[in-house]
Amino acid sequence: MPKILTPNDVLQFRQCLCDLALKAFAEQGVEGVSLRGLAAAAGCSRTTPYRYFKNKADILAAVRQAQFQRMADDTEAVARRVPDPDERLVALARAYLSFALATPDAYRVMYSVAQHDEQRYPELVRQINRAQQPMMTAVDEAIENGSIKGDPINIVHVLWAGLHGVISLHLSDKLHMGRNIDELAEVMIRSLSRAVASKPSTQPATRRVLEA
Amino acid sequence: MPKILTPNDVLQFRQCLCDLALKAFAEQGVEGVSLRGLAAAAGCSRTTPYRYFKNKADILAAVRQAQFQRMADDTEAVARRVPDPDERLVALARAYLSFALATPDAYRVMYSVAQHDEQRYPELVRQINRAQQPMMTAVDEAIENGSIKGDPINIVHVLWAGLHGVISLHLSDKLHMGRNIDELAEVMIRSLSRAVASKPSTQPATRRVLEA
DNA sequence: CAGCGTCAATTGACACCGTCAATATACGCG
DNA sequence: CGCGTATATTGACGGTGTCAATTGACGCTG
Repeated sequence: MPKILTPNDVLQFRQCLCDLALKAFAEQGVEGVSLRGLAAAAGCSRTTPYRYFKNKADILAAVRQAQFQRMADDTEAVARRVPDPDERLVALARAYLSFALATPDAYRVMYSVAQHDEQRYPELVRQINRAQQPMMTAVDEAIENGSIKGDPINIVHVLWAGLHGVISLHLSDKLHMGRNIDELAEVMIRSLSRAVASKPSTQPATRRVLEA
Repeated sequence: MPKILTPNDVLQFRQCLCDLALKAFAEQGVEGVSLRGLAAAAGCSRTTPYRYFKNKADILAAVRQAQFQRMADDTEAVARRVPDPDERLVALARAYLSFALATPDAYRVMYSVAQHDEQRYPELVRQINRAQQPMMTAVDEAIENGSIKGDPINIVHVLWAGLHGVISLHLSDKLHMGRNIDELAEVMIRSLSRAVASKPSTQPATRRVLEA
């Protein structure tokens, strides 16, 4: 234990605690993540985490921020990779779904942990906004493109809500099991894409999917 | 305190505790509902609730069940009131939204309280199923009607997920404030209705709404 | 090199919490 | 009246978040 903590040490221990917290959350839910448990898992004493986080809510916020940051990195990478706005919109939607299905506990801690004073964590809200920025600009460009039409914020919200609804119900086992979540999400994506399209799509995709 | 509790007494006290629990949840979130607190609010001793509920999870399940039951009553009433399947579908969607906006804390306790062993409360799952049954039969009838086309379960899930997504994001303040949630939900409803329609709707509603 | 100051870590303590066992209480019935 | 039983209360245990007080270790200064 060096006397003075380098900023690197601080970040390292914070991230260690965040990782342990996410693991505990994944295994036992939000009730199962306790400061004392984290401290024990980290091999330190009970109150040592208080040097690195103000309180428990602070840790949860850090965990959620890290996951939103990871999602933002993902979506920005997709945005960089796909130049065409229309294709990019669908690619972003699929990436969103992939993120949730690949790391469901991350998605859960991001969206289903009630953090009433979320606004008091500016870095967290920054990452939240960053995560949805690529979709925002894709919609803007697609509107400029003339391929979709309407209020951009409304469109982003509807697309986002549609995806979130499918994922959220799926992750809380509200959809009758045995159902293919990918198919459902695909139906949602195509339905909403079609709804915001300014011209009828070249192929009658929606009807085909719904008949499947 | 009579020696023998009539079933009426039991139900009455159970409901009293459930009401207090919902109030505590509304005011302080799920962390703020404690058996000891409920007992104090009810004017009894700490362990008296254990005569009426097995444990804390049992109380939460009862609260959620009561709210799902209320929602089921609402949707069944709507279903009874609107005979035409197409109109009924839209009416059910609007009723779902109204329920969530009128009693947001009820909606929160129903959907955002993680109850991993939900299946172990058969009466709870019964009410959950009952709440979505009217939409299910409306879709079935609309398909028989020929007005919509596709796999009924897929359609119900997509409609439900779309509504849930809008409401869920709204209730957790993820949508940029100042936005009109009703308008957003209306966009979602029309977009999805249009997507599952077997024929183009008579009026170009979608485009008009999105331009607003 | 000694000692001091300061930062880091630990321990103690308090007020909660869920839950069970043991106890007390009050009522109906014989 | 008194007994039995259904009901309510109290006690107790382990756990939690959080703060205050204490201990510990290291770098700098004399």
